[in-house]
Amino acid sequence: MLSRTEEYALRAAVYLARQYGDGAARAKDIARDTGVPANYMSKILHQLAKAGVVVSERGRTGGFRLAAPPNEFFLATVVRPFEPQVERTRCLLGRPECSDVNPCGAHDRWKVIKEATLSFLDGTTLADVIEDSESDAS
Amino acid sequence: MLSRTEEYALRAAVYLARQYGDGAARAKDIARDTGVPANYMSKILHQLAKAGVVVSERGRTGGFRLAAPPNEFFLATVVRPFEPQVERTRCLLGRPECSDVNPCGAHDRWKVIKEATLSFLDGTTLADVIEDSESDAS
DNA sequence: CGGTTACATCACAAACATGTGATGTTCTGA
DNA sequence: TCAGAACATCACATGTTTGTGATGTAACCG
Repeated sequence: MLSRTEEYALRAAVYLARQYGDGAARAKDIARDTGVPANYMSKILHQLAKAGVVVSERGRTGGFRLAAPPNEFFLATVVRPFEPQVERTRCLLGRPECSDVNPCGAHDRWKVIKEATLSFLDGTTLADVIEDSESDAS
Repeated sequence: MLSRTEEYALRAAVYLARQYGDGAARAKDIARDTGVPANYMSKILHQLAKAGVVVSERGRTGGFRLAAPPNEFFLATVVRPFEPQVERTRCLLGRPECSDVNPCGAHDRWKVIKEATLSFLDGTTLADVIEDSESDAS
């Protein structure tokens, strides 16, 4: 459902959300702890920095930190920079036009899934995700 | 959400469901009418034949036809032969274990989407899709 | 029976996603 | 100030998906 790269970005963001306020984390450590190839994670973190989700600091005490508190970032914000360019609005059955007023035979059923996905990404913050997992670990 | 190839398979199956009982359709025509490259569609149809969704007939009057009435095929059956091998059960946050009893922070919210998708694919037949679109065109 | 029409199959190419390795650049702190 | 540690960047390798072209093979029909 999400590409590998999108997943990796999410893992990194959740990782940084978990240790928000605890200083910067090194790319190498994030990569190790999330099970992502180190150099690949570097590139992902760099893109997240360009997108304003994280900030990077160079030098001996450098690393990455979340650019704002976890409750200010929706998952959509984290994932969007890595989405492929294909239009999410393409008709499943290949019709040139397919909308609520002029739907293909699968439109309504398919729409349920698209909307569930959007509501997950646009309605969930990093804080939601780490709270859930922490209430869980207690 | 679905790969391109899975979509193409669905388009072909829906196309053949629409003209079920009207004889075989040629691969070239299916490709043209669904907007899929002809040779690529050929391979997809061949795999659908191997999966038992369609039957092929060679020779001058040959082509493809659905192997049974449209109401006997769920979309899952059409799409499954083309699904990538990646495990659908992988944890979104990369945890080694992630289940209902030991969930990651995103598990429950993510599960909603996975189940909506499964219920769409496993609960919708080709007949459902073409009926919808025909009641619509009337 | 032979040619045409269709599917079947093989070989390959382009595009993209994913991953690896090496090198440059900036900052910190002794 | 300078060496080391960290991010930044470049170049490239690999694998998969998607797409193209050519050729083989079976069936129909005149």
